[in-house]
Amino acid sequence: MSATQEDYIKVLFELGGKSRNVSNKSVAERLELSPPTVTEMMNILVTAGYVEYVKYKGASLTDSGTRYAKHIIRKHRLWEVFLVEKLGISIDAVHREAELLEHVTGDDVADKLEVFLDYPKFCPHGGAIDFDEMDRQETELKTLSEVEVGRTVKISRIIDEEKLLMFFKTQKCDIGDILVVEDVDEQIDLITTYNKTKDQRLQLSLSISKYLFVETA
Amino acid sequence: MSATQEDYIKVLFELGGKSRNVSNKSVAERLELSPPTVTEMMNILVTAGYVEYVKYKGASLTDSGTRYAKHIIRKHRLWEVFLVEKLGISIDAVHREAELLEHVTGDDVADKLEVFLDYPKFCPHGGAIDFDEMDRQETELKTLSEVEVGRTVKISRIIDEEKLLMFFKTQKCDIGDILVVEDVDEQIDLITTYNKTKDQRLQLSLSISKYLFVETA
DNA sequence: AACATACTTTAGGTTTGCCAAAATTAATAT
DNA sequence: ATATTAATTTTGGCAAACCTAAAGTATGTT
Ligand SMILES: [Mn+2]
Ligand SMILES: [Mn+2]
Ligand SMILES: [Mn+2]
Ligand SMILES: [Mn+2]
Repeated sequence: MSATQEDYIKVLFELGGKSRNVSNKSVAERLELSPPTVTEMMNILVTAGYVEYVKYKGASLTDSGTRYAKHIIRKHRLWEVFLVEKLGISIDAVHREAELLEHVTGDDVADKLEVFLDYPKFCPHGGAIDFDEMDRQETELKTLSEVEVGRTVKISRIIDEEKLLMFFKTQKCDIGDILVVEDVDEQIDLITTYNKTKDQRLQLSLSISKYLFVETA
Repeated sequence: MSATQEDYIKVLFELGGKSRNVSNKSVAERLELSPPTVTEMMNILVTAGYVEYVKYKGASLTDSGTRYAKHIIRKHRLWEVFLVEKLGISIDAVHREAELLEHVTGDDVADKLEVFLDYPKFCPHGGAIDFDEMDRQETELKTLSEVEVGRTVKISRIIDEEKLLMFFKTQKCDIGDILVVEDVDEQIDLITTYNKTKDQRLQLSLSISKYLFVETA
């Protein structure tokens, strides 16, 4: 599989392709490609046995595809841990680097890297490295936007997209922080929370809060 | 520049393209490509400003091309040090991995990696990491095949090609070993040396000895 | 039931990096 | 000077990933 194809598989996984049917449009948006390009690639990935595709309905991952995606994601996250913890590169810069490293890392290197890093459980953005824990995160985590007013939650994971990471860097807000959801205003697209850990108010748009994964604290 | 193009530039450098004109055939052999493919790429690299090309005579690197090659080679060697020293991967396996990693390593990552590794001077095969030391090696090192009978030399560098590394692994023979050249027989393609460091006789074909770089001990 | 709209697919085309076969050139030997 | 040989270049073609424009489909609205 080419690096290109691995990125498609990964996006399918990240968009829930293990269970749902993922639309070509969403894949195209994520990878910044045109929809026809995605259609074409889906057919290739079907032939390769990683994807099931229903015309006009979208793609889902086969077991083989899901396993493959997890392997790449594991490598991605191991590199992120290395880059942050050993090289001291900032948390918002590592994603771009890992996005390339993940495709040129043999299984043996990944395994030895994991040992060297002393079996980290999560990447710097809170993503699980262990396969089972990946599954658990997918079922048990919800986005901050889905939390009812009044609930107290813990920030478990930030989707690592460049812009978001910059936002969370400027706002003082980290993985593990405890938030109380004080108000959700769909009209003005705003969610108001109180960050207990940092002892300060945190307001953010609902659209951004969709990329913040939390679990009941 | 694509990874492909970076590999061409690197091969030109390794084949002496800083000073000599390198033939398309030798590049084609090294990269396991057809000669027409190389001709084609040379024209592209001329346009990009990295190569000067004289039809039917071969390619040489411009200053810009030389600098570029050194940057890639530095990254390659830094990764090799990391893979051997930190992950414990064997010396004959790291080359293949570094061959890919070198193309996806930002300058910042390379710099931080160098700090993390505490400024190593050489890769596991004896290749210099510092630009000036690369130049020194190129001018001062000669191949074992060029040494006169009776001379005592130190193994400074092994060209990292898969097959050779395997050979030097089975023979007990490492960077830094002191060799005395006892006999050179061009007829039967054999060079006989005595490895002072390991206190044992070492015989190898002249063709292989062309890939062993030494300096007067 | 007909329409509008949003998404998907098809069709045709580009670029990069590769190839084999044939033609050309340079260098060497006679 | 001519012939042979080896390397190089030209030519024509292919596959992977991308694109735009146009045609087709599904779905919800009136
Ligand atoms: Mn990637
Ligand atoms: Mn991450
Ligand atoms: Mn390479
Ligand atoms: Mn090396």
